[in-house]
Amino acid sequence: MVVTRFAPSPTGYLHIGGLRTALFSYLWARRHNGKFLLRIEDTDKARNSQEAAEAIVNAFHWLGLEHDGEIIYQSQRDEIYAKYINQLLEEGKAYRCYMSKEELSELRETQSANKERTKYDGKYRDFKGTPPEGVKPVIRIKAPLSGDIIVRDGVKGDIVFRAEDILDDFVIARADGSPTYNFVVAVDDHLMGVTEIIRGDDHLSNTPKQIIIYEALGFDMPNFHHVPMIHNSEGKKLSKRDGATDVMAYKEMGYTPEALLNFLVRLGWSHGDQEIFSMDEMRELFDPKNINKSASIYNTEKLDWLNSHYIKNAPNSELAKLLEQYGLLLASHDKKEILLDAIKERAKTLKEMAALVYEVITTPTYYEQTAVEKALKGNALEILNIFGAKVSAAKELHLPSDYHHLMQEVVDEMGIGFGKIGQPLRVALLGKMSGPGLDSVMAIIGRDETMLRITNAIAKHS
RNA sequence: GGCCCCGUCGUCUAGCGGUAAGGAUCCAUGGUUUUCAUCCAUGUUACAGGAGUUCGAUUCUCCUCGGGGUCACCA
Repeated sequence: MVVTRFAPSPTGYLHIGGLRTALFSYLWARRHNGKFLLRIEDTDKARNSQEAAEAIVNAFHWLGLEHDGEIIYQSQRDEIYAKYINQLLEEGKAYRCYMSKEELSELRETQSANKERTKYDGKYRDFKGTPPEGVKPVIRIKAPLSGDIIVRDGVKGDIVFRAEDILDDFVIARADGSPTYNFVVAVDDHLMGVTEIIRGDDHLSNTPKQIIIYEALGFDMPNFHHVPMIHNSEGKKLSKRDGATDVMAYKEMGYTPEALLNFLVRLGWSHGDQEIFSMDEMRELFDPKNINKSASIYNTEKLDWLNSHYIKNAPNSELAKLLEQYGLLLASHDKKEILLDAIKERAKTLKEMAALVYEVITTPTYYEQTAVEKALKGNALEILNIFGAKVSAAKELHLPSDYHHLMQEVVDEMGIGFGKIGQPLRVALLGKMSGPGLDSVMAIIGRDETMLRITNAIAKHS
């Protein structure tokens, strides 16, 4: 059974980097019919954990990701951690250290003055005497003083750390008794049955410490996969200052879950030359062994392309539903098929799409100056008049082709090019020089509204 | 600074000793379109540098340079 987990600390929302590792973990679990668990790492700041969990679950829900089982909150597991701390104490694998904070920082100052690595000197490692008065002890683990710790990483390969380079007897429980991060991570991952740890490679240097804890407690080692960071355009770790890092902001900007997930799965991972992945394909094909070793820069050009791709290929019924968040209730619109077909190919985001819909269905009150100057000159108003007469006289007007025939008639009868009628008509109908096909626009708004817009334009520009 | 990771077009990436170094995006040009967008063509741009190993290195090794991460009684 493959068990993965996503273990964010409660920052209040789900960000892009977290989402990517969550996605990888989710996909790998689903591929193996395993479990994808969620744990909130709130040992220190319990205050926002509930909201944070909700924000994450909300974002998961929007994206169609589901975690399995109950959410684990580290803040509620003190007794469990205490039990394992005591076990290590009893087995002599951990000990109480009475070094005061002052003494410790003095030690570090001397060490760095001597250009030595700053580390705890093991003063209380084998202490047998009477503890000093007035110092509440921390608990330190007896870490190996020499030898190698090898992290077998599924992405980076075997990484060798020398104990004397990186280790000391690090603290596993603070003076107030609360356990520290590396300790609870190891304990929880084991207790939750996690077999594959997929996380950012900023955790790589924590891994040896966690391995020490696994070994001290006699736990089976999971498989590690450290995925490279996502960098901003400056090449630094992506952070909140880099704009839209809140996943839900992408919903507001009009991105679809498919596009965002597809974008993220291809950031640092690949399957040959394939660019488009449905959710099913991702679940079928994702494998952490194909994760890139190097960091990737966050650049949303491709996200825009993917988003327009998914919009273009979405069924209209689904688009109508998605546009509801912008206050557009298209479900009952009798011309919604023509409308959505006409605009889905010209929008990068749902938000843009909504704006385009408004542009079509709203009677223009404003005409762009340059458009008026370019298109409503010469006999343009006369042409509009002739076309308007045909519209109002026509028997059946429903389809775009019905309107197209009328335009064709004017063109033929007057011996003019299509542009001679198209441009003025476009300005009359939309107030600007660009937009969807005119025959579609007229079919969508219908005969009366078409007439209204034509007469408005003529009246205003005569 | 110590330790660790990384280094192919601007960006995302394919490559796994022999390739004209491929795809995607972006950008540019042309075509289609009454317009814009879409779409379709075409084009510009990359193996950080230097030593080895080898008949042959983008691929293996070492060094240099560059970038990043991490060094808490934070997570």
